[in-house]
Amino acid sequence: MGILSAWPETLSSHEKRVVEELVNAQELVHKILTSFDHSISLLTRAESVEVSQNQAASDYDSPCCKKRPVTKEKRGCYKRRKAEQTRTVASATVEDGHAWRKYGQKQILNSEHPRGYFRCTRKYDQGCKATKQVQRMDDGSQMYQITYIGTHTCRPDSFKAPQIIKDSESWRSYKMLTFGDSNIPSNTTSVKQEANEETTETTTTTTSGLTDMDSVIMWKDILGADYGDVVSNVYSGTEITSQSLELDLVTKPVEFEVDFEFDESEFV
DNA sequence: CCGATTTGACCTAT
DNA sequence: ATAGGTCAAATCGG
Repeated sequence: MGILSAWPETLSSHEKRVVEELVNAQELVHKILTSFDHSISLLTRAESVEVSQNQAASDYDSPCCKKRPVTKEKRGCYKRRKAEQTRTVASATVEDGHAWRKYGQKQILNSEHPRGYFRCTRKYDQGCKATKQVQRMDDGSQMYQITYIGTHTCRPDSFKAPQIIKDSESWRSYKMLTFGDSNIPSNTTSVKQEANEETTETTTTTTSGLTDMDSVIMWKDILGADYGDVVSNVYSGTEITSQSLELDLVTKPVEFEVDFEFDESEFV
């Protein structure tokens, strides 16, 4: 791709090797992302069947309190849902790129941790019906069980990954899976973080729009323990290690990002 | 000042 | 009766 096509004659052999390794890394990432997308598209297909079935039997959109006047407005008025339009994920982070506003918290029977209730911040200005429930898991794993109810009808407008990555299922699921060690102490704090991401273009960004943190964490996590097998397979016969690769990439984030673009049409 | 969070009350489903 | 989902007043914080 870009790096190879612009191969300068003046590069030292060491520099050439660095570039080669970067290209190899790029191919690795491509494979990983492709694998992610295929897996997720399979899951999504199965899920969408369930959702449509649920929607058919759902009266979720009807006003709450069917035994009461439609004109609301009694406190706590709601209709308890079953499984319609819900999906539950276990995640190390509550971060998902959407802005949520907490509207309640409950202590749940036989659960160590309270459950937080969140609605989309666009509920009123865009009529977005998405809500989610977040509860720390009781297994001491620092993981959160997050139940998403309904789908976002608002348009997300501030997630600052570059468009080609931003729109990728791989990127979304990657964010979901890997930003876990931010050590979020409570859902109160985390909501605030989500709001910040939504309304401000906070942390320092590189030319591609990825944060520096994004670049570092991405490579560290992708090439780390979780993908150790992939790395060892792809790089068998070379001296490269995930750690050295990470260092190279951290010191040269821009070079990497310029060539990180890939044709998403291959993923359809 | 205004939007977000906290928290107890309120309400429904089971 | 009670567990759990939602509301909204009080409070917080930028």
